[in-house]
Amino acid sequence: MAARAGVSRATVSRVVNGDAGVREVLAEKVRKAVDELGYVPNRAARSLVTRRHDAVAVVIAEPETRVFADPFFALQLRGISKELTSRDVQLVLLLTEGRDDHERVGRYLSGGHVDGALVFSLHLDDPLPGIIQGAGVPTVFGGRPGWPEGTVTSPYVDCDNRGGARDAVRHLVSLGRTRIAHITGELDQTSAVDRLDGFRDVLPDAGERFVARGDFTPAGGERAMRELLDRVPDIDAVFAANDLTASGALRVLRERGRRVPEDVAVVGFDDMLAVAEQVDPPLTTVRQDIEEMGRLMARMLLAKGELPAESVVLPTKLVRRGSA
Amino acid sequence: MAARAGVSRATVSRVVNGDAGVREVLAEKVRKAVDELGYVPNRAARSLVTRRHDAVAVVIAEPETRVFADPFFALQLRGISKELTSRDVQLVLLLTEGRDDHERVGRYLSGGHVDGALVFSLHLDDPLPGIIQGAGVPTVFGGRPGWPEGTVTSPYVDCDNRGGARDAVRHLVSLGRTRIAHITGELDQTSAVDRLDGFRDVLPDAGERFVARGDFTPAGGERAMRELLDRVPDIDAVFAANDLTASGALRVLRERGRRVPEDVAVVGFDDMLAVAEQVDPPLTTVRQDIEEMGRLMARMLLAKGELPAESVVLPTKLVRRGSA
DNA sequence: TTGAAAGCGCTAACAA
DNA sequence: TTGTTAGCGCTTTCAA
Repeated sequence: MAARAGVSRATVSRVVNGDAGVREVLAEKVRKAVDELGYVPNRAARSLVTRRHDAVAVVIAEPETRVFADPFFALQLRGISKELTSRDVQLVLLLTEGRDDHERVGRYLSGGHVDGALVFSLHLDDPLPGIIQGAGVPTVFGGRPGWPEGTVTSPYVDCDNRGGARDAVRHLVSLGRTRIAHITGELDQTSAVDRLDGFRDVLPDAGERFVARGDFTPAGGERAMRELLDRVPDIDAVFAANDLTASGALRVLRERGRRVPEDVAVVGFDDMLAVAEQVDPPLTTVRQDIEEMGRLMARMLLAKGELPAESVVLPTKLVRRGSA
Repeated sequence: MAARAGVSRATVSRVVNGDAGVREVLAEKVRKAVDELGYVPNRAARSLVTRRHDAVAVVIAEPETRVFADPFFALQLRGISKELTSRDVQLVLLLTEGRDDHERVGRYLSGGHVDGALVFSLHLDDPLPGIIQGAGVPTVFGGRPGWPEGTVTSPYVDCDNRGGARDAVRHLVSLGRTRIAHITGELDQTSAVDRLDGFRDVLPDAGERFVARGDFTPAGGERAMRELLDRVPDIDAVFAANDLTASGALRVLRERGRRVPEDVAVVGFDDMLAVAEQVDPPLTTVRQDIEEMGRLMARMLLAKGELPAESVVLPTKLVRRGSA
């Protein structure tokens, strides 16, 4: 390679890495040789000396397959992938299967095989965040970890779940609705808790019977909607914890002969287009830019050290469609 | 490390890699030192000399987010992840976004950063398989690639889509059904084509009006079911290309007042438990062991060279529940 | 059975 | 601005 370009290996290295201080004539020669030989630097050799890996672990801690199947993850992963790709950083995927795996992941991260970790840990009692903190790897969490404020020092990226929920409920209020219910998400996840809190912020006096527990799935939405209709037959609005839940609720409302939005107005959360635009009527919902959250996580991780990384909470936006 | 155990680096290396020919006394000393020091071998240094990477790329070529969100992928990825983890091989995830990315992936794979690739390319006209063949990396495909027989030399792992479909339709026939329809999957994927072929194997005389095009989604299933009922009101059975499609079909059947299975029997495909067991009535469906397919892909890839790797088609099994 | 020594391909410090 | 050199941490001959 160096021979082909008629320069030293050091110069090749400088050109390949875009270091300044190489005469354009030489640089051009090197680039030509690179092209001709299809030269690709050996990551291992580079890593050995730079002590960087140009690799980031994405840890998805989820015993249940269902969650991985949530379009939510897919989108976030897309965002991460795009950002990493553009910086030529490898995405090493770590899926965990129950508690035993946590230790394994901890070991892996401590092992110094990656430059950092992007961690999705959905459940409030998950020990993984703690283990990862202990591993001493730069980490950014996806979604606010369910730990007491201050315990976790790594930053997270989340959307304003509580504020978004408030917007949704306020919108229903502004429509003149007075018997507004909420179908929660899986309440061992902070996003579900935060959305419930937002609901309560606006309607502190809503009774318990206006809140039904869901689990972020359409089936959960159906179940909860039935409960609500049984408990409060004259309900006139529902704020669902996410779009999938809302889609289930819509189905039950139709089945029970309630018109949407005339009889019951429905608002979702996420603005998952594949759901929100497909249901009938199209869903009024709270949009969060999921892919951007993924991107941002990657950017923060790779920028760490340069900037003291604070957690970021992205704004949401109410998107009006037919359902409310 | 070597100092701590009082042996040479060479001996440490032998113990860590499980090479034979080290006295147990020494081996024990080394293991003790490893534990105490929390020693983890440096992958880069190892890779530099062994010219292996202990890393495998998983390439998911899918412009649409939807497909990644399919539980199908999640399960297969789980299987892959388990197998790789147990062998201490890294899973490097490569997501592609449209055609431009294909070249990038090709370059990456040619670059010799991984020991092999597991590739999911869903669409018949996808250029990616060709590019990957050219990259000269050991590859195993997930699902039969939509290329003329013999063009692609890398093996694939798939389930017996055609045979499974035949079983499903034969089951409906054995139930005495005579007006059996099929809702297809996305027909630019081989799995959808094969299942349609299986349907036609058993019912070569079924007219075109008994076949409605779906796309593997519940919404597609609903649409197709409506079409079918409009075209053939006295239909008495439906074989849906997958469980999600079947769930959509069930919804429409209920909406139109058809009883399942009394009026219309329904069979799905996949045995996605989250769907098949949840719908009402529970779905009779064709089971494929998706996670095992993922496992097998990884195993084949890592065994290549040792065995001449032939493609593997796993058997399916009809699972009877309430819908047929 | 063990150790000494070479060297994998690269970058970074230093010298020219 | 460029080249020379040392060395990253491991495995793998080869010799003892």
